[in-house]
Amino acid sequence: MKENKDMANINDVAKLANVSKGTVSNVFSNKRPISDEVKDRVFKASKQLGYTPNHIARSLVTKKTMTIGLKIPYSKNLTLSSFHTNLITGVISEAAKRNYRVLIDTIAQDDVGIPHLTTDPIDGVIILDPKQNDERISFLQELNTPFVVIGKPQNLNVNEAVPYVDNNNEEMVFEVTNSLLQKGHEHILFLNAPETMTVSHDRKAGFVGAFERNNLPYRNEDNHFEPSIYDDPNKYGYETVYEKFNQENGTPYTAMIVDTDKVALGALRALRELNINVPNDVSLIALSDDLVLSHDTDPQLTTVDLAASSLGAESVKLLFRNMEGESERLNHRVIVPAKLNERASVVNRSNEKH
Amino acid sequence: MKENKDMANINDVAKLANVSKGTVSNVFSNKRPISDEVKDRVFKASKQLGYTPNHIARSLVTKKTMTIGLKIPYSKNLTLSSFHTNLITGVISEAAKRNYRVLIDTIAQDDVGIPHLTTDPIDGVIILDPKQNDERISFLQELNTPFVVIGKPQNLNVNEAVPYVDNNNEEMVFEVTNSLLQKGHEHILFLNAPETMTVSHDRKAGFVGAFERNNLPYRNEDNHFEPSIYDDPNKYGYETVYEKFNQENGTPYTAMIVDTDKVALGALRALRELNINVPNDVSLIALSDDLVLSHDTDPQLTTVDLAASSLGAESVKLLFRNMEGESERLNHRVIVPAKLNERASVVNRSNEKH
DNA sequence: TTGTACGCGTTATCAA
DNA sequence: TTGATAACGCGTACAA
Repeated sequence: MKENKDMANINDVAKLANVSKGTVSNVFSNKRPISDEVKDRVFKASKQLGYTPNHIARSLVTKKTMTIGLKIPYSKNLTLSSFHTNLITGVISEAAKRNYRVLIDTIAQDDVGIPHLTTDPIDGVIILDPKQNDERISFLQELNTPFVVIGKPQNLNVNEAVPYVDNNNEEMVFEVTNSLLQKGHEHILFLNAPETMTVSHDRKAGFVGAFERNNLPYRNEDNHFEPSIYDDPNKYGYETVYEKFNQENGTPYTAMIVDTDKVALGALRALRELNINVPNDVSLIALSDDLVLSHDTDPQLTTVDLAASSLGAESVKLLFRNMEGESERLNHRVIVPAKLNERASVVNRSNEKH
Repeated sequence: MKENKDMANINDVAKLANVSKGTVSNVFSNKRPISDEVKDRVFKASKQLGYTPNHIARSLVTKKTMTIGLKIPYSKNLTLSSFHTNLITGVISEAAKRNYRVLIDTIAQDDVGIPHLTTDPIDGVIILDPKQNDERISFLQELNTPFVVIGKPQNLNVNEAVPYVDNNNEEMVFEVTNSLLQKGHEHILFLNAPETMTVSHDRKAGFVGAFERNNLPYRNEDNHFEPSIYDDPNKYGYETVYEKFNQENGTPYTAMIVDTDKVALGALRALRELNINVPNDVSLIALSDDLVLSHDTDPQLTTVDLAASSLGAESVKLLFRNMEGESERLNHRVIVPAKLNERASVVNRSNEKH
C-alpha cells in the first residue's frame, strides 16, 4: 500500500512481475507478442501498484505526443463565436478518430509575432485567422512542425506552398452578390471583415466582381471593412448600420451582406430602431454559421453556412497527411464550399410594384 | 545549415557556445543568474542552430506540463452548446493567466468508465457532467491527479470530499418556481435534464420545494426528466411540449421551466404550431446561458444565466489551489450563483382579468 | 560554472 | 518466439 508515495514506475512493475522493463513495455504497447501467462503477471502487478505508463517519458522517445494544437488568436478578451465552436467541434471530432487530442492555445493578437520559448508538446498544429505575413507561419516552418492554416495565408516572404483549408470566399460572395443584383438590388452594402484579415480581400473581390459581371457601377464605399476598434461584432453591425442608414432621404441601400451572425443581429437591431423593415425595405444576408440563431430571428435570416465544422475536420485531415510526410505530392489546399440557406430576410425587387 | 536534419538539442548549443549543458539550461529557464556575455553567446548559438528547449524533456524532470485537461463527455456526436462554449472560454482564459493551456479531451458517455491506458500529460484536470458514482473520480484519486468537478458529484463509494464547482441549482430552481407560483401560476411544467445527471435531482428538489413552501399541490408528472433517447435538445423540447399541450380541453399548464436554451427553442416552435401564445397562454423560463439567443427570440426569453464562464474560471482557480497542495485546509466546494434575467416570456396571472 | 547522475520509458541487440 | 540487457532521448539539479 504505497498511498501518498510517488506513482509506481515501470521498474517496480518489472520487479514485482519478475520480468524485465522491456517486457513490461511490450505488454502495454503491444509491439511484441508476449505470452498470455506473462501478460497476466504484468497486468496483475500493474494493477496492484496502480501503474500506468508515463505519457511524457513515452513521448520523449517516440517523439509523438498524440496531440495536435489549435492556435486561436483573440483581440481583447477571448470570445468564441459559434463559428469557433463549430470549428473546434470539427477539429476535436476528427482528431478523436485518430486517437489524437487537441491542445487549445489562445494568443493575444499582439503577441502573434512573438516566438514561443519552448517547443509545444504537439505533433502538429492548426492555426486560425492568418494575417498578412503572419510570423507564426515562418516560425513553424523553421521548427519543422507540421501545420495547416484555416483561412488563406498570404505570406509574401515565404516561397514554399503553405497548406491551408478555406472557404471559397471569393466565389461565395460573388454568388451572393450576384443573386442580389439579379433580384433587382442595385445598391448593396457589404459589412466586410477587418482589412487585416486575408479573408476580407477575397470577399471584396467577389463582391466587386459581381457588379462588374452585371455591368453595374460599384462604389468604393459600398465595401466597408470592419474598423479595428471593435471587439464586439454586434456593436459593429449596430453602429455602422445606424450611421449609414440614418438619413433624411430614404434608405441608401436596398440590400446588405454582413460578415457574421452577430453583426447581423446588431444590424437588425439598428434597422428596427430606424423603422426600416427587413426584408421589405432592406434585404439582409449574413455570412454566418449559427443555424440555430438564424432560425429564430424575425424575420428568419438568409445566411451562408460556412461549414465551420467541415473546415475543422478537413484541416485535421490535411494536417495528418502532412504529418505522415506525404506533403510533397499532395494538394496543399482544400476548399470547403459554403452553402446558401435562403430564408425570409431577402426579397425580390424585380417583382415589386415599386 | 542543418535543414532537414533533426532539431538541434541542448548539447549542440552548449558545444557551439562553449559552455556546459547546465548553463544553457539556466539561460533559458532563468533559474540562475548568468553573465550577459555568456547569455549572448548562448542565444546566438541557439538562433544559429534553431534551438528551442524541448517541452517534453523538460516535463519529464520537472513533472509539470503546464497543461490542464478538460474532459467533456458526449452522448452520440459531440455537440458543444453555448454553455460549453462559455465554460471553455472561462477555463481557457483563467488558465492562460497562469501560463497554462488546456487539453480538451472528449469521451463517449459509454466509455466514461474505461480507464485510460496511459497517464495524461497534464498537471490537473477538470471533469464535466458528473454522473452518479462516476468512475472517472475514483480513477483520478487513484492516480493522485488533482482534479475538480464541474457539477455536483455524487459518488457514494468515495468517502473523501470531492472538490467541485456548481451552480446553486436547488436554490435557483426554487426561486424561479417560487416566483412563478407567486405570479399566480399553479400548474407549472418542468422539462428537467436527464435523470442520470446529478444536476437534475437538485433542480427537482428546488422545484418541489417551492410548491411545498406555497402550500400548493405538486404532481409527480410535473417534473419531466429528459429521456435518454434524445440527442437533440431542440427535439426534446418540441416533442415533449407537443405531447403535453396537444389536448382538447385547453392548456394544462400556464407556465414552463425548461432545461436549456435549445429546449426552449423547440418548445417555442411547438407552442407556435399549437397556436398557444407565449407569454399570454403559457409563460416560459429557460435555464440557459446564451444571452445572444434569448434576446432574439419572439418574445424575448426570460432566462436564468448559469454563468458558465464563471463556472469555468472558478474551477480553474480551485484546481490550482489543489495542485498547490492546499487542498486539505480549503473549501472543496465553490458555488457560482445563477442570475435571473427577466424578459418578455413571463406574465403575471394575478393581475389578469381571467 | 562544469560535470554528471537522474527521470522513465522505448528500442535495438543479443540470448535462450 | 519470447525474454533480458543496455543504450538512448533531453533537459534539470546538485555536488564539486
